Amino acid sequence: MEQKKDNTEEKILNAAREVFVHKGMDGARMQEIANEAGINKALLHYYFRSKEKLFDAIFSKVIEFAFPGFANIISEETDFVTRLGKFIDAYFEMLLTHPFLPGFIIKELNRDPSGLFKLIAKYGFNPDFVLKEIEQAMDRGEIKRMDPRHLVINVISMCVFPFAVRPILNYLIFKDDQMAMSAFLGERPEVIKKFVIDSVAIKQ
Amino acid sequence: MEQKKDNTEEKILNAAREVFVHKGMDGARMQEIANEAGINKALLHYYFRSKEKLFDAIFSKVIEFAFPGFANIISEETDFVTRLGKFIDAYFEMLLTHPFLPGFIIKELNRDPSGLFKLIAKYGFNPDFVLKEIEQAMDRGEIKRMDPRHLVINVISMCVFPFAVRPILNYLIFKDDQMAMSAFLGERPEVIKKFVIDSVAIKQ
DNA sequence: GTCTATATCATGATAGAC
DNA sequence: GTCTATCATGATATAGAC
Repeated sequence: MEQKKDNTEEKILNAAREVFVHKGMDGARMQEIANEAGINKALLHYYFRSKEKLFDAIFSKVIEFAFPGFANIISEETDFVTRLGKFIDAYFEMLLTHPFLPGFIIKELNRDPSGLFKLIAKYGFNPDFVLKEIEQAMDRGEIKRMDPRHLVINVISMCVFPFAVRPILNYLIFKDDQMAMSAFLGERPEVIKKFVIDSVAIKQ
Repeated sequence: MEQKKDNTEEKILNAAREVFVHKGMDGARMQEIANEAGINKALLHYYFRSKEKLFDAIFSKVIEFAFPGFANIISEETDFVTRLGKFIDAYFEMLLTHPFLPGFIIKELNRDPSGLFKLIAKYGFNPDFVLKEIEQAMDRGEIKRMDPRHLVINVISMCVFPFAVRPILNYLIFKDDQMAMSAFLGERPEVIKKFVIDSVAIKQ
């Protein structure tokens, strides 16, 4: 029974994640989640009392996954450029295996940001130490001086944005050639690293 | 009567744009649009036969507005860096006056991209000439050689992404200080220009 | 053109048998 | 725990009076 329950709950969570990530809270239907999980609607409400509770369960898992411990890379004891490169690589690995997360998070963020705020508060995530690390690298003369907030946002933007507008890129640039787009996205980590480093490097 | 009709249709379109942009197709309610326009639901259906038709009318106007003639800036007869700067300035002016468009477009793009594809086809928009212009600038030695597709996406990403994740920035970095965030976004055009130029400039 | 009233339908949620 | 059947609500859409 325990076994059965865990199994069903897992099936529901997987199905719900699939549907919610692609359709969003507003667009998702409990019927579709039930179908995807191979059960009926009533059982959904038995495990999770309401659509909102089910959504919250999924959303927190997704956020936990997408706002990850990459931050610890920033704290490593190497030069800043090395840490930046490792961060971009790690972030891209996540994005390439979960390309729909950016669109989903942006959608829900603009619908109702309160859920995300609660999670940020709960996990105590704070970007200040990242900004501190960047400033220290500037103090040490490893990179050019600039507002570290802009630097962080520039890097995250170049990593995440292409995934958020994937369908446009697919249509407008790659004419529905999935292989071409995958190859393009796969080479972006190196491109971004070079682009950023060329910009912030101290010229000799 | 003509006057009356135009006036009402305009009120509907304004109300619908407001509601659709903030809530999206799935989240918007015809009742809310009617309230916002100061009329009743039945009149909405008199002017636009269905919610979908009303949405399409709004969506095409928004796309027409957000995928604008900035492209002609790229064709001007000046050096590439100047044109790039003018493009970023023009694009940011649009974004600052319509900060919710990126979130809206990303949401609808991931819900159903077919509408956007039809519009792109209808207006015959094609990014190839932009890529050509960039390649010519590289041939002339104005900027470093790199894949022009990556360069375009880098620039657009850094411009648009912060608006798409506005609520996070607001909460995580600016602690709900709207003035601070506005000031930050206002200085981004210059920051991005410098960031890009420092990266692609030919070193002497 | 604009309104009130209503039809129609889809969806989230519950009741109750097994 | 899982199912079938059903409720209750809210949404789009239409009918028809003015």
